[in-house]
Amino acid sequence: MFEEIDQYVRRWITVTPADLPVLHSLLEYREVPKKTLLLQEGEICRIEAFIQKGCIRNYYIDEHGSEVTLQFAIEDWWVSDIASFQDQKPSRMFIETLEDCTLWCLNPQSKDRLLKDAPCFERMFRIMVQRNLARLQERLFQTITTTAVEKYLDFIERYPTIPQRVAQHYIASYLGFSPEFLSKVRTKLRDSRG
Amino acid sequence: MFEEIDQYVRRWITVTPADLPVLHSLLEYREVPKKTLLLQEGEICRIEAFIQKGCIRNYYIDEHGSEVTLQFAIEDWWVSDIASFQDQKPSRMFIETLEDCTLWCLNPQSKDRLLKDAPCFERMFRIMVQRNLARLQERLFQTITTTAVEKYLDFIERYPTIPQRVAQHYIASYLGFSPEFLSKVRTKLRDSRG
DNA sequence: GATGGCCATTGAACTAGGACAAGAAATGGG
DNA sequence: CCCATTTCTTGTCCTAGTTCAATGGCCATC
Repeated sequence: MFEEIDQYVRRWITVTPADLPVLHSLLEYREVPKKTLLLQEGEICRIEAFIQKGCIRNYYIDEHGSEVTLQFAIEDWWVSDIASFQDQKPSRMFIETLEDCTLWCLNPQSKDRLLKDAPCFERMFRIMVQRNLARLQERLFQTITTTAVEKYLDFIERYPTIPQRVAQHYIASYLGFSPEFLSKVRTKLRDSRG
Repeated sequence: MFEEIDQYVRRWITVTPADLPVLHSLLEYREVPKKTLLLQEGEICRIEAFIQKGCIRNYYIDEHGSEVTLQFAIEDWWVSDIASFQDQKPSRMFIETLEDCTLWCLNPQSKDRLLKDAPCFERMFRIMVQRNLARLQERLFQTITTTAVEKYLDFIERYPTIPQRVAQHYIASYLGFSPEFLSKVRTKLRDSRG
């Protein structure tokens, strides 16, 4: 039941026997059907969730109504709008399940409790956020400097399982270009490779 | 001497009387002249520095030799390559002083010591990184969705003091376009406003 | 007061990617 | 199994931003 999340925890920090039960007692199990919004723009984020099964994306919508996918999250990832969650202020993001999901959820109260009762998790969350930040720094750099072809090739190399799980236009919105253009990029690659 | 950093700490966490002296004893004071590289690509980052005075940027260089500025940091900000620092692995970044600086520095050992002896700082660093992450998420979204004019206007509104302190082509490299184009954007704005 | 090196500006020609439109292919719910 | 809807493809035209090159301003230094 808790194998996946326990393994995740142990990957980042060393825990005493007392710590994991504290976590387990605070996690709330949820099953969520696909196409469900876990968070909408304007709402305050009350969820920080570990994905046991399924696929989720979070995205923004700009003033012209087009979407930018910030992240795809699958098994063994956490999803949240961390800024909205931490400060309990309105979010700019949407979080949507792309498949039926099973989640382990924290809310602001239970996360608070967790960090009080098992402070070692403070370190885990710090390291998680640091990795996230480092990844996003790289991605910003890549977004600015590379071409569409390079971005796409890097994406399928880095996240080889995602294209099989999500619709192509979501990938376009992650990469920052139009669905039509992604399609053209793909035919170009197909033609040049055979 | 420690006023600025103490105030910074108190903005994010509540400390006991014992905590700040621990921090003070571990910080190393450094004066660094302008145009100094604190970190170069390929090196392992050994510094996490609080800027007491001065201006610093960190940037990447892509395979064609052009620079992308990830961040300008001024008084009351921290600079580091957090991924390289945490894992002691080679960095992809450059960190360069743009003005003469006075810094309070941690290295991997002293930061470790700090987090052991005054664990409340674990929380401070987590919250710092979270804010950084949230800001970068916004920026990625903006980079993808907005025009050069919008990016520039947002920049000067958000960081009004930076344009007076750094050369214009650094700002272009932050915004993700060529120096020539930034110049054109500025004349366009100038003409349309008077 | 001259000189050299950076920096910003301007212009012209070019290109990556977008917007729009129309059709084809897949998917899924009844 | 069929129809409706979503998703993907292809083509044409268009624009935001790039690259390259030339010019001139602004220092710092001797």
